Amino acid sequence: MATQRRQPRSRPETLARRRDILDAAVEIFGSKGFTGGTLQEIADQVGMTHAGILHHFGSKDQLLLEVLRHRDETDVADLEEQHIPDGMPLFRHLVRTAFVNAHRAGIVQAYVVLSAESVTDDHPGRDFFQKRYETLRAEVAHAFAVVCAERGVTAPETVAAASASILAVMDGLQVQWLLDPDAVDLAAASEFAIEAIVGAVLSPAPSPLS
Amino acid sequence: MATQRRQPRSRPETLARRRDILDAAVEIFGSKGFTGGTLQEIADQVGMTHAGILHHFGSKDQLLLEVLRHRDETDVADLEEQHIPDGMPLFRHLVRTAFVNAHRAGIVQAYVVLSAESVTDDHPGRDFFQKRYETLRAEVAHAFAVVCAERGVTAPETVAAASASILAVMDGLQVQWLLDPDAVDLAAASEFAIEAIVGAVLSPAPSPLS
DNA sequence: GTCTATACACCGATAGAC
DNA sequence: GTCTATCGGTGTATAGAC
Repeated sequence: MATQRRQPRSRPETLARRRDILDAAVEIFGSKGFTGGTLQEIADQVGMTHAGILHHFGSKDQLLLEVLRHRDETDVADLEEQHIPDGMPLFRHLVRTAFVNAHRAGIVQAYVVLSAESVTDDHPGRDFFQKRYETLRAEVAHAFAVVCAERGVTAPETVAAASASILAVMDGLQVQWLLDPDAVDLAAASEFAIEAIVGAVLSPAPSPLS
Repeated sequence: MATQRRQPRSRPETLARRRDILDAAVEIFGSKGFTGGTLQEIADQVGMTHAGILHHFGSKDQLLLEVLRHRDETDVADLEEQHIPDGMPLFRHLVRTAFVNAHRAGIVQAYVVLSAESVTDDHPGRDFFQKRYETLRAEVAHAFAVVCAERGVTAPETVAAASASILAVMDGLQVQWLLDPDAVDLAAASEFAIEAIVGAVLSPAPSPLS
């Protein structure tokens, strides 16, 4: 269901060309957004005309969808194909991801710009990001369930809020970090927030706000 | 320094017209983004031609800057002009804001789209958002300092990370909520995360990840 | 202060040569 | 598979009438 058509792609040389285009598109869409980036800019970067891009991908919308799918495959390859961490290792993996991201501003920016842009009306990437977050929330929630089971406690009803919050804080910190890298320590802040949220689920404290 | 020119604005009728345009621009930029939204759409909504908009604001970039400034004044009026909450009341105010936002999807979407779009190259709103986050982080950090002083403890070095994280989790939850309002409870999750982070600063627990 | 008209540039997409 | 040429549409901004 995830990979519908794969073999009808012909020559291996063509596949390499497509990958070049996808890499260029990530860079352009990341620095200008999907609406702001143009096929002309992507074509220039890969040494083609914009007509060549359309020959390979049909339309600008379709190119975006393949960019998002490509990023997911490449980025999650070491996670999906090896094996998905679960339980406490998943939270450690998320922290490690934040540390890695602190050295990949380009990739982070593409993700931040495109995910936020996707909430606009009729954005071609909307469905992708909605499903992506749904999947990620479920994975984090499952990790919480595993950890709670290990400790012999039933998972509290705060798991749903905590799962969304962990993804949210990682995304939100990326925005602040991209705007002002010197003012925000992406890795340290992500680690602190994730530990705080995980801790709040495992040992609920009385609300400090009341 | 914040309000450079204010009196050279002539008739009161003109000022009302400008406000109409600003309101329309918030809606269009919110639903289509700054790059995607057009002066034509804004003009249609307010019953003018796009030339009329440019007469009032000079350029599209300038219009965006005045939209952001206008939103800040309107939204923070009840907070800035009355008095800025500090200490624990500030955190309660942030939670209350999340509850209010859950009924203002349009405003939230404009903020989410424009803030993320502002990290793109040469975006006219970049400086605004960079300074905005800088100010907000300082206000939250000050509230932490006040609360710590009230309890007779010196503010820990986790305050910087916690301040950025609180703003980040609120922003990130808005994205997930806009993409899938039924799957994410914006108010409840924001409250949970803020309490978790505040709690982690006030009573540091050993890292659950180690 | 708002309009019409227009200048000027650019975009995405298609058609057809090579 | 890539190019040139082009179409149709749209964008911001300016000039000048009213």
